[in-house]
Amino acid sequence: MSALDGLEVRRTTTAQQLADGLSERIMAGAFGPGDRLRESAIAAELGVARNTIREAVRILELTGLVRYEVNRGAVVIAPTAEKIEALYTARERLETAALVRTPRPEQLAAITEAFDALCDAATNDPSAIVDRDLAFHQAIVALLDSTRLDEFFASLTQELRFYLTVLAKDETADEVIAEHRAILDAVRLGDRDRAVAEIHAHVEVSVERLKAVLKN
Amino acid sequence: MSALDGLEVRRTTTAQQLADGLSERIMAGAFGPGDRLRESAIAAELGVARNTIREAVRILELTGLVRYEVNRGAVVIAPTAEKIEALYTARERLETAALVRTPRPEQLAAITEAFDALCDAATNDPSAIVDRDLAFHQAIVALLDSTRLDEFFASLTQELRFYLTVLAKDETADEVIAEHRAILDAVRLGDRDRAVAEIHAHVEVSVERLKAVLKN
DNA sequence: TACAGTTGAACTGTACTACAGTTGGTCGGC
DNA sequence: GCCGACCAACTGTAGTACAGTTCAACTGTA
Repeated sequence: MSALDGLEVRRTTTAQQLADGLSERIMAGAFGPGDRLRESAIAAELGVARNTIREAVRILELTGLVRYEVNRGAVVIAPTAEKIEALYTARERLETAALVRTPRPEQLAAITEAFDALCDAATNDPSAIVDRDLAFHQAIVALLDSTRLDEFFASLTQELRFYLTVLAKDETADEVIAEHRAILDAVRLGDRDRAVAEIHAHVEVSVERLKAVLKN
Repeated sequence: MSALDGLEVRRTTTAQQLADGLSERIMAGAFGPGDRLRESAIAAELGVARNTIREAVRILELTGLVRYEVNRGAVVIAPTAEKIEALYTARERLETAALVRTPRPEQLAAITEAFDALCDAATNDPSAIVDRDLAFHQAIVALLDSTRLDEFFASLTQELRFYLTVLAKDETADEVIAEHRAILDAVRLGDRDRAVAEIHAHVEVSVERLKAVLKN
């Protein structure tokens, strides 16, 4: 702790801030899936130059929330059955790989804590359920002890979180809790096969639920 | 096969082409690790506007070859012991996860083929050894049946390939072949534990070799 | 000689303008 | 109702300008 803690001159660029802001707005639903991000409009509204917006959007592209189409500019990603399946498949492989490892005590504690937070949200703050849900799985992936995989999983998570919010999945909290408790229990008991099976089931159910919502 | 096959008007932007070109040049050693990509210089040399170069470099950032530093612009990534370890750890986790799965016949064939290509390169085209080496591992990761993980692994591979070329690792081809044959044999025999152990050893050795080179 | 402070050139970040080419819709003709 | 021409909006790219930052060379001082 230095005497200069907290004193930090802005160590970021306008484009970066714009990217963060746009990301928030998109996640909040200001732009729907498939929407185009019109440069001039955004630039005018936010009072910055168009090329700055372009940079911001390129930065956004890093996080996977938008992609570029030639002569159409930036487009917000849109969920499809294939994309959702691919997403969950990757998740399932990573979590499966994580669950066959023996957790260190603090890792087990982190997972347990994540689960408790999820339970808490279920009763006290339903809007946070999705976040806590994803955080629980992030804690599982952390068992792999790989920062690169943690980051990758986080990017999958970000994408998924977007899909979940736009699809307004309204799963009953009870189900969610039950599924996650089953995973947690298996992990705590050291029953790897069951943990893996539970994750598999959890993914399967989730994908089906989402695909059902997709079809409206 | 349509009569119009191959007829495709340029479905790409200048910035994209520049990104590809720059990527090639960097991989070829035109820019070393830690080098800054000076926008005006590149723009002048290639006869394009500076903002176009900026866009190209932002696209490059997607592939992980460069990263941006505030007020210093784009900088070519540089290997450090930590980064190399993180890279190989992620690789090891992914390949381990892949090797506990039961390969389908065509997957096994693909891995075998990759190995044969590696052997061929060892005698006929030493410059291709690194590529074939990485392709072999990509074939292993393909066992996971996840396009998202395939893509992620490919990005790790790209990064690693760069480090390998700049570090000019001159491993003897014999060693490489031997290590990979050990992995292949274990896979073919369905001996998962041994396959995983071989991958682990392979990664361990590789990291140590690279770290040794890093220290000059 | 070593070191701190100053200075200036080079470069990035951002804004603004301009224009050719593309896209997507609208409108009139059939 | 379908087709093609036309038009408005927008992207991709070029070019210019300038404030703020970085970095290395230079200068003065102990």
